[in-house]
Amino acid sequence: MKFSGEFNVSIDLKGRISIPASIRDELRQAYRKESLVVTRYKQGLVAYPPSRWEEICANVLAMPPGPNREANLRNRIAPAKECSCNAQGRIQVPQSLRDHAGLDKDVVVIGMFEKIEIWSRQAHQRITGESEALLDDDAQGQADLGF
Amino acid sequence: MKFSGEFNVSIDLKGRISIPASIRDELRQAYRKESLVVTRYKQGLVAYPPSRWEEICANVLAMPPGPNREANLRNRIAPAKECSCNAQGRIQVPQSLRDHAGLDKDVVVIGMFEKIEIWSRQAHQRITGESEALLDDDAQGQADLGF
DNA sequence: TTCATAATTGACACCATTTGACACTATTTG
DNA sequence: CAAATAGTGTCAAATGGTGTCAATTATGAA
Repeated sequence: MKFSGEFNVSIDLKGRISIPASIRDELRQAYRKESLVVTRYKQGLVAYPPSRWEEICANVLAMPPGPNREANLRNRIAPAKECSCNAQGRIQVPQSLRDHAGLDKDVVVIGMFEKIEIWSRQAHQRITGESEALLDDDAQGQADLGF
Repeated sequence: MKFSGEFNVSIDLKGRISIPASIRDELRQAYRKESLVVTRYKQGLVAYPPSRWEEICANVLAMPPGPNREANLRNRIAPAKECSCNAQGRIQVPQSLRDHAGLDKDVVVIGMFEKIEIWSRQAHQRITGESEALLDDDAQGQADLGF
């Protein structure tokens, strides 16, 4: 099984994010480690199991020098931090990442198969709104998919 | 382990930049010296452990005479200054370098494996904004990397 | 539905790190 | 030389992070 589900969770007063039990179960069973590598992604954050992150890291480091490699290093690889779940199932995310995503109290955690996304409630509403508009404008595509 | 992480730090009223404890730990453990050679880099600054800087220096000095060697000497080697961390973990960066990077109060320090980048908050936002656009426009490339 | 159990959240004490401040010294400038 | 500016050392306050406990909320079984 892969990560799935959308969860409204909260951040405690020291910046720790609760990770839903179902996601922690998946981490433990499929990846043997209750920890996540968290990094920037658009106006929010993404998180990967550490073993998966290693692969991504290796792929980026193997890229030929150039602006694309630079961009991945600066925006994704460098800011990444491995965060372990504590006894309450919370992870401490670095302040610079919380600032980037505008996280303060109400947070949305989304299981997206191979990865996990983390958004502020506001940013989440904004992006789901935009995504919805995209789908509305493509009725044919939606029908083709079977929706 | 290599340098990593993105940190929002501040400059004191005499121009000293706080270096995050995790970066100082890495300097101490892997390089045996809590000091950094800082120099110009694009619209910001880069810093290397002194031992690493020696190697770079030697490489540049070994270049055949020509505009490229001149440029490296003028823009990178010459302005470089070794800065040691003081008791509070701050480094004093020369004024000419601070001016070059437009550093005044809010600064971003980024661990980038072998090197450390230092940007003003504004310059950093500009750079990451541009980089993010580059990544967004190449969804296929990002997917191929495993993101 | 009701109870038992698990999950999530809020809170606090403690420790580490970062920051602002100030006095003092050195260096530069007129 | 004297004044202004820049840099150094140090202290103490403020902020941020960790571990832990307990209250609250959600979930599932009888």
